[in-house]
This record gives sequence, C-alpha cells and structure tokens, in this order.
Amino acid sequence: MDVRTTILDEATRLFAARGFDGTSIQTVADAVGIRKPSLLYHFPSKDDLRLSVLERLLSHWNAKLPELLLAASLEGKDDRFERVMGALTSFFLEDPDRARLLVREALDRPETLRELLAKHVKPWIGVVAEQLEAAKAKGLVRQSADAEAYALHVTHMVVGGVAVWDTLGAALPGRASARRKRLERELLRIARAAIFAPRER
Amino acid sequence: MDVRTTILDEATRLFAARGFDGTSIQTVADAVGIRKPSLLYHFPSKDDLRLSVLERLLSHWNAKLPELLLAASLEGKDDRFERVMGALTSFFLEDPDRARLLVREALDRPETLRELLAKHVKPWIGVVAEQLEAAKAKGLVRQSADAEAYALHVTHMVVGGVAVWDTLGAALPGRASARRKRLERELLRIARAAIFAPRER
DNA sequence: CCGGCTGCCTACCATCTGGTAGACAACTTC
DNA sequence: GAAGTTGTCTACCAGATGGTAGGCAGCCGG
Repeated sequence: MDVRTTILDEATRLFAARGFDGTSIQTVADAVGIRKPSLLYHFPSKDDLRLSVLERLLSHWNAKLPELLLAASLEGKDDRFERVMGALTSFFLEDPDRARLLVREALDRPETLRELLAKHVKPWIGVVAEQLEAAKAKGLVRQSADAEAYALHVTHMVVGGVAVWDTLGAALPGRASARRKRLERELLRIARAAIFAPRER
Repeated sequence: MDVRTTILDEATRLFAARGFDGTSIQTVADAVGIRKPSLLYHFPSKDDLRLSVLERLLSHWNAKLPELLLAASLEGKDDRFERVMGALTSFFLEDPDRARLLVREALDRPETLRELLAKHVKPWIGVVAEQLEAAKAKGLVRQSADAEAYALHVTHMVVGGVAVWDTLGAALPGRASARRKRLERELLRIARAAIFAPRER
C-alpha cells in the first residue's frame, strides 16, 4: 500500500486511541516502519498530519452523505427512519476511531470543530429538521419535538455513543458483544419512541 | 485558599480543557502562581496529580449520589423523573469540566474508567432499572424499554452532552445561551418520551 | 549518460518534559 | 533556644519531542 496512506491509517488509529498530544510522530513512524524524518517528508509537520487525518475522515463522510440523504428523501416508505439511522450508525460502527477522533476534536479544539459543524453538519441537520416538520404537519411526529435539537441529540448519541461504547458497557452485565447489541437496540428504540407520535388506540 | 486545593482546581480546569497529555505541570504551576518543584512537593508526580483530580471529582459525585437516590425513592410523586434528571444534569452543568474530564478519561484510559463505572455507577444503574421495571409492571413505562440500557444512554446523553454542549450547539441557529436551553429542554423531552408509555386516549 | 527528482536515511539541534538535590526561611515543638 | 517540620525556592538533569541539514540510492526524461 501507499506509504502516505499507511501513515494516515496508523496516525488515525493512534490519535483516536491516545489522542494527538499523547502520540509522538516517533510512535507513528515506528508503527509504519519508517524513520521519523521520512514521515516528516510526507507531512511537513505534526499539525499537518493531524489536519490530513481529519480531512480524510471528513471526505469519507462527505462521500457517504449523499447516500444518507437519498435514503432520507425516498418518501412513502415506512422504513425511512431505520435507513437513515442505519446509515449513520453503520458509518461510525464500521470504524469507531472516526467517532473517537471527532469527540476528541470537540474537546481539544472546540473552535475548529464548531466551524466544521457549522459548515458540514448544520445544513444537513436543517434538511432532516425540514422532513420532521413535514411529518409533524401530518401528525406522524410529536408536536412537542424540537426537530433541529432532536436531530443533533440523536447524532450525538450515535457519535458519542460509539466513541465510548465499550467503556460504557462496563456498567452492563453480560459479554461485551451482547452488551453492545443491547445498547445499539435501545439507542434505536429511544430515538424512535422520542420522535414518533403515539398511535391512537 | 489552600494551595493544594488551588492546584487541584487549576489542574481540573486545564486537564478538562486541554487534556492530561496536553497540559504540562509547568503550565499548572504557572496558573497557580508557584514554581514547578513546589507543585511536585504537594503531588509527587504528574500521574499522582491526575489521580487526585479524578478522586476529588468522584468524591463530589458520591456525596451527591444519596441526594439523587433520595429524589428517586420518594414514591407517589409525579415529578420523580424530573427531579432525578434535574439532579443529574445540574451536577454536570454546574461545572462542565466534570463531564469533559470523564469523557476524556473514557477515551484515554478505557480500562481504568471501566473499573470505575463497574464499581461506582453499575449498582446505581441497577437501582434505577429496578424502579423502571416496577413502573413497567404498572403500565407506566413502555414494555419495549430495556431499563438498564436506557439508564446508561440517558446518563451518557447528559454527561457526553454537557461535555460538548457548546461545540455541538454550533449546528444550531441563535445565541449560545438560547441554544443550550433548547438542547437541554429537548434532551429532557427525549428522555421522557422514550420511557413513559403513551397515555390511552 | 547525466541532471534532477523522489523517497528514505543518519546525524544533529533547540526546546520542553517530568523529576531530583539541596539551600533556605518560617513556624512549631520540646 | 535547639531541633525538627513544612513549604517554597534555585539549579540542575536525562530523556523525549518536533523539526532541520544534508547525504545517498534509484529512477526517469532529454
């Protein structure tokens, strides 16, 4: 594989696990199997590496976004909600490092991530909120729901959840895989129950 | 004020803001207004300082816990749910650094926090779950809810939420304080709507 | 075949890091 | 008033850190 890509892979893994400040470029170089100056040849500075890692994560996300929006825009089907949630959760569960990296960035560089959210996430939240408002008008969605805030909370539940999934599960009995399944199912249930208007009966 | 306490205060603030690895003891000493060796006189090593900060946070929490449980155990009142949620959120909103510190610890030292959760949080989750199961039997709580997983998710929503509150809000329009209020209200609504069985009508 | 580019290397450097040694002053205790 | 004890300091240290200088092998187009 391309050395540059390998560096990005290892850096992503290590930054997600130990944080940016907790990872020296020496450690990354060792993990890749090259010397430190060789790494610095590909990425002029440590901060450059950090930005590249983040950028790659975002471009991945931006590539998946249309698919997600497509799932959301297919009207008439009952499982729209499931598909959007599925797309969101699978993207992060597929590689929890993505979630961990985002949470770390939110803590370490709030201003940076704020801009990033405003640019890449805010408009999408708007789209979802619009759809929810439309569903509200049809009586499918609870009147009391704050569509935008709801969308944000659910996003956070997934991203933040996946980031600390394994750690969080320690407060639950049973084996690790079973606990994760439980948390995943309950997350979906909460998101569902909180937004759909209760059926008349 | 006691120097030791001042050191713990500043260390808490800085660790929460920049992380443990991102904060040198020199920085903490500067913030306190003493020299580095003076700090190391009170806390023999940096890791010692970290543990002391964490310990103080936990002892605060353990002091508040009975109050929280008391609120939960007063049966018959309708606002039990509100009071438990209020106790939980106010504890972290009162000083968001607590939340940030816990999230950081979850990311940086998963094993440590796992033990900690198993010891200090797991039993309490059990208590809440019990109460929810009892309410389930009375038909007040949704049958489909996974009481333990629900309690964990709500706890995570609060702790993780408060930790990234301000950053997260960037995807919402309006002023910072208004956004926080919205998120807070919607968080409560989600938690409520997800657990209580819909009224017959 | 030769000049330049690419990619990796060794050797080095200034700075920062966590931590130690030991002097010194103020206070307490016998 | 002598003998600790406590808390702060200056001076120092070994190792790690991010980063630079420059050599060198291979390759590629003219």
